[in-house]
Amino acid sequence: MHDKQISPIAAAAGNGAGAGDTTPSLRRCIALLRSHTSLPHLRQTHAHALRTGIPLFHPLLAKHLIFSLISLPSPPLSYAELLFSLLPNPNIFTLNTMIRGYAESPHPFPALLLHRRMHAASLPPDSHTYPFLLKACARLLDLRHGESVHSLSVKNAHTSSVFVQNSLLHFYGACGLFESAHQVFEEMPVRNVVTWNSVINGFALNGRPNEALTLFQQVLDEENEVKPDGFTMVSLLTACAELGALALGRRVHLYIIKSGLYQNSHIGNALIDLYSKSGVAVDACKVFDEMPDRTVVSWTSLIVGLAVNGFGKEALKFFEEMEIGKLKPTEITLVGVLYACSHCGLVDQGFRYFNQMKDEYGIVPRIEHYGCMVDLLGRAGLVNKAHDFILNMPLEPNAVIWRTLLGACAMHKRVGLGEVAWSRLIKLDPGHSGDYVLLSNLYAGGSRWAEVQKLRRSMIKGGVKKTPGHSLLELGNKVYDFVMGDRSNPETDSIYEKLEEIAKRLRKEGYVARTMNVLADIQEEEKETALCYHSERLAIAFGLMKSAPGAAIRIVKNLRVCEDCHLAIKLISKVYEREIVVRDRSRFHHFRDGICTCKDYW
DNA sequence: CTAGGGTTAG
Repeated sequence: MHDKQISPIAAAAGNGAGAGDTTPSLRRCIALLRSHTSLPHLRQTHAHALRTGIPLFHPLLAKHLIFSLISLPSPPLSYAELLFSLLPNPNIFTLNTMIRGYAESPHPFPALLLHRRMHAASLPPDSHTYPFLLKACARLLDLRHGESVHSLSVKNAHTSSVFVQNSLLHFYGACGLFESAHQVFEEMPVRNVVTWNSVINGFALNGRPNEALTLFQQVLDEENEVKPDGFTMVSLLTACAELGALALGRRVHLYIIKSGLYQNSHIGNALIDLYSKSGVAVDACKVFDEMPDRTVVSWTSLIVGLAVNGFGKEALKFFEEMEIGKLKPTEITLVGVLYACSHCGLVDQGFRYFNQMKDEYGIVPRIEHYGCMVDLLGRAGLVNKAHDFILNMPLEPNAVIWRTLLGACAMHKRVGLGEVAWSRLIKLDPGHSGDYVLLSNLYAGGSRWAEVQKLRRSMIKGGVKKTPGHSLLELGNKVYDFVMGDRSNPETDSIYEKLEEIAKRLRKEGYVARTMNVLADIQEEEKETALCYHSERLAIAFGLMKSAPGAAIRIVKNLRVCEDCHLAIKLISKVYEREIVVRDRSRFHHFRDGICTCKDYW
């Protein structure tokens, strides 16, 4: 049987390839296959064929196997089920290997199908199966399936394996259930470094860096063999970056240097990201310069980091340097490059990069790249061109694309086109509160109050809730969270007094609140108050109260800064002689002496 | 055959 390698697909196509070398045993198998009408019989025949030396996917055999399979009363339709059916003796080893393959592949879903098939075939998983299954569940964020795997492992008494426990930790962390993760953690008798990393990462991913850092302290304190490694550091840095917790991040950086982990390129990349996301591009560059092994990710992180901080030109310079170094950019690098162009108004240059993506770098533009181009045109005020660009895209425009256009319309007060984008958005992503806010601002900018009211009513009717804005401020070792109207901070009264004082000083500078963007469900005189209490104002007031004179104030906000706050913060930076850095949903604003690095273009 | 890490348009 010295067959040339012929793909199973060719075999399934049934063109008779390889038919010339039929042997008696193969002919017998095929005859058997045709006479059987149940899965076990098919498997037996397949096993018999393999025993006589016929390859697993011999074209003729595969063709008849598949034919017999799809002729069964209830044919297995998914690829995983087909494979499962084809296995002559599906034992737990082969199955685990297959589940692992799927769990690590770009499409992990068949791993779960195989699990169902195992269950149906009464083949119980062993202690090796759960980590693979949980990995697939974590990657698919399939909470229900993961929980059922958990209870199954309990039922089968397989939870004593530290591998299973660590996988459970990772799964719960990835799905955002850090309470469940923590519970598993608490019940573990033996913990290794992976255990600690999984639970730390679980907190870090869920915006709880304080808990992550407390656990880190615990690992250091506990008199055991567990030593934090590179994975631990990346988790901690990611947590700090997420919240812009610069001081905490710097402490982790010190530990990294002390423990000799600084040569790890993953850590270097995480540090670049931390400093970029904390608004200190200089330090990001410094880390980059000192890195012994720079990968594409390092370059990409720096390019994106510089771009969001308003250093578009510098970002592009690094990209050119990367090209000279013959390092091949990834699609994410190009997102960064286009992003840099759009935030600096470099329309022509952006188009040059976009047009040569495929020929020059071998990267086929994805929807993200098209999104950047819509943003590039829209920001520059070429709103009609942006619309034409969308209509001529080879990809189906998604909600983000239309949202970008709506944002550009709101920025440039183009009601008609904004309504076109809106009509797509309510079909593609109904109930997205940010879209209501954008359209409302667009109407309000044109003083179309009747439409604003109408929109407001449909928002209430549809149960669409505005995402509450909140701002984070790091002071000392703590990250404070401010929400509009929230009075849970024990110093609320003095914060509001401070706001009064700020308002007085700003008015002396000639500041008049721009109330038009406030959703019009409140009275005119209340609008100004509402603006004053936007979460970033509370955070800034608190920062002014609590930090040393002249110290920079860093804020991270979950939404975009409104026009009014942007103006007010510019003035605050001048009047109080403070550098104020605000990380927005979309970029950085560095306020100093009454101006912002975004040049009012954001 | 078993577990964990970095960059992604608004």
